[in-house]
Amino acid sequence: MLELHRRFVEAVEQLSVDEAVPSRILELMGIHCLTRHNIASHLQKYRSHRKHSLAREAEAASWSQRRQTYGGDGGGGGGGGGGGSKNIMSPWVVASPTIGFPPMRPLQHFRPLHVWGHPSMDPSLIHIWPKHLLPSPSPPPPPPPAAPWAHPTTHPSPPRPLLDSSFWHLHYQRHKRFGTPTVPGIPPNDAMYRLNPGIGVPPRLTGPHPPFDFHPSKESIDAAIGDALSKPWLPLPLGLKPPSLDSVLGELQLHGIPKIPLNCA
DNA sequence: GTCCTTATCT
DNA sequence: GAGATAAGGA
Repeated sequence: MLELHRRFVEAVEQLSVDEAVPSRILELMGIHCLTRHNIASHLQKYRSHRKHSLAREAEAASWSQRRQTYGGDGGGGGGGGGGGSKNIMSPWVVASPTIGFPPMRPLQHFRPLHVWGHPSMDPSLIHIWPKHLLPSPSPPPPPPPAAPWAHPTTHPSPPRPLLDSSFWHLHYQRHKRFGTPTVPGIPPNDAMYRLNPGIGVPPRLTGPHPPFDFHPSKESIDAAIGDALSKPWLPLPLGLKPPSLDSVLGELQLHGIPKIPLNCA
């Protein structure tokens, strides 16, 4: 069924999302056991997902812009070492930590309609895909990289499986002590993930607030962003709570790795 | 009558 | 949340 969804997405992308209609999709998919109604229904859900996904990206971009307009002092004081020294700062600066909101650059990587940069669509992207997400049978998943802003001066944690909950838990415990800043208008525990650019979304550097380093140096921000854009990122929770497996899968699903079953009757 | 989209139901 | 179905419009 995952294969069916992949073919569905390929067909939609081929037609362009706006011109994709059930009959044409069905034609391109070449699956005879599906009806036009099946496709129409799936298309409806697909568009709905996409709409929500785009809305979220827009919101992230808007936050980034707002930060640049009102909060962009660029620096702050303290080194990125996660030192935890909480300076007295204006409420706005505290509420919108610089490091959570990169410059507009990541949006250049936003390719919402490209079928998620999947190697099956674009073999040139194969190198940035995690091996376990490649279409062909593959070795076990690589370890998730550490967040550069979490440990700007240190190096990635020991290899852990992507969906190993103990990894998330460790991550959570390690950064818990930094407290729970709040941002007006954004749910406090809105988990943030950094997604693989190969999945077709910008690296998710945006979000409410990293829990661990509120005042990184400009250099550490640039380094973090550069790092993020150059690596095959796996979903990485930066929220205060480790996400459930379901929420990670849900996030992946939003970006083209479906949980949506598409079955032949 | 056919096809698509949207809303609603299961 | 996802698939099926009904309703309305082009």
